[in-house]
Amino acid sequence: MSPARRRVIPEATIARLPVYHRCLLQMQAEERSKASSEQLAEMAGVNAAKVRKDLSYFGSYGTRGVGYGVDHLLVEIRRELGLTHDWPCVIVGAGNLGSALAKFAGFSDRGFSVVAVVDIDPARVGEQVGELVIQHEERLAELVLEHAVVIGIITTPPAAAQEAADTLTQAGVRSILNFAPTVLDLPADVLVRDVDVAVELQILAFHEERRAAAKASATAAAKPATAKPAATKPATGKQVTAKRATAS
Amino acid sequence: MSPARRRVIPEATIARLPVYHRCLLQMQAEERSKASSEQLAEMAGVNAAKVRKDLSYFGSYGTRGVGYGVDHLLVEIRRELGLTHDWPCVIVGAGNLGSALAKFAGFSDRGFSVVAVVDIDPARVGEQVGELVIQHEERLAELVLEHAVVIGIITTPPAAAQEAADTLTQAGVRSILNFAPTVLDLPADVLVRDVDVAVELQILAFHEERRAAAKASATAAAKPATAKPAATKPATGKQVTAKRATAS
DNA sequence: CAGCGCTCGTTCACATGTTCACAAAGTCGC
DNA sequence: GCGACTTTGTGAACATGTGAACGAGCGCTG
Repeated sequence: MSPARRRVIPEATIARLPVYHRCLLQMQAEERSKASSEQLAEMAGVNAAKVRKDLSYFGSYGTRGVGYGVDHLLVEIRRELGLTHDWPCVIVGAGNLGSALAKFAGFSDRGFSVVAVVDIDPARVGEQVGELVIQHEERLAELVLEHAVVIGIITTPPAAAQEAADTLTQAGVRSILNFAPTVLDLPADVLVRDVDVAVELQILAFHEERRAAAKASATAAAKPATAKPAATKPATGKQVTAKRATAS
Repeated sequence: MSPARRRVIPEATIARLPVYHRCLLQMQAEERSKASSEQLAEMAGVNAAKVRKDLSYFGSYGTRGVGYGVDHLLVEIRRELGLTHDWPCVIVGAGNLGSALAKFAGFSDRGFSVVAVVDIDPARVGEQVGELVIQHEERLAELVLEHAVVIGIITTPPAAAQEAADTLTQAGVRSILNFAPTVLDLPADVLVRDVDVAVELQILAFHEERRAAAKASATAAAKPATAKPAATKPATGKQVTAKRATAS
């Protein structure tokens, strides 16, 4: 209840907010007006207590005995996430990924609009990508200022990423989504989120590798009669419990 | 040193291994034979103690007073991550993102080879994407078995993702990289990693929103003479590099 | 309008992850 | 060889995040 408490919101909670938001949108589309923490939890693939705690950080408006009002909660979350206004973004690097993101319309409905795409290759300048025309990377700083860009999306090869990030930062951008497989070195007040597909694949590979090793050693150890078939714990982290196989 | 200890490796450590791997590759390219935890930490953007602890989970392959042998460490990490052999992947959904990933060669050098791309749209079947030809999604299960696919990459629209995941799972795939903005409901032994660009953008937006709010309230509170100009703490002082966050 | 059942919000114990600090263990110069 | 110096490996404090349990408040019903 203390207003001071609401100031500090855990990172983990923040990362879940967009998921709740998505679930609530779906509920709204299904014309459901109320949602219990239990229902929301199942849809979001998390624990119900976590949902309640997450929402309580914002002084949330649930009704005991009833649940949360879908519309109301949506408004609250949308405001917290700043989805009420527009977020101009710029994409640096018009390769496969950059182009795909530029064409993809899935963000615009949440207020993220790509206002420019730049590339360093002069041969690509002028090319049409979605509704935009590729511009030269020289103009990056200029474009940032012109469109009041807030979020920079880096999809260059790793070698070019740092320079792109520096240019963005100097032009005033403080939020960067980095797809390049490099660690960017930037001032402390710049928030970087890394998305690296290769890293994700390697994490999956690690677990596969472990699984194979566990199975192999289990088979090897299976010569005594008392083998432990289910003893190899899956070591899931955030994994959903497969409690319901709602195939129907 | 106890062998039992090495069994349990924290998720967070696993997620950093690929980053270390990447840094070591770069060091190797620069002909450096030794790396201290300090150097590795700086390059990877983390704490030196964390590097040492992470690496120690796999055994002590450093030399006190000297550091880690780059080549040796690379071999160890590569083995842990299972990068010594090939990981056949399949991409479900040949939209913008799916196509971009299929064309992108950045994974193949780490053992991840895309062996097939499928799409549900008959009009797209037969189309060339990179070195592959798009096949119909009907053949998905068949292709998984044929190529012994281990990792499934879902790049379909959200509505189609669950079905794709089910098909993959029934065909024996236990590792899924999901780009679709949906929570997949799968058996507990299937490991899913979600990559959602919209979520990442919303997280950035949240922090931007907070920043703006902090600045606004600081300005509002500046009407008394004793305004605190540097009181809006973006991050605590000694932090030099940008605040870093990797996707889940 | 009182009791009852439902569900939120909060508290507490536990698990996971990070950072510090330092002894152990090695190298290098002499 | 020996002592000084460097850097690892790890135990222990600290911070963050999770999950279970439960009291408090709300609506429904008789």
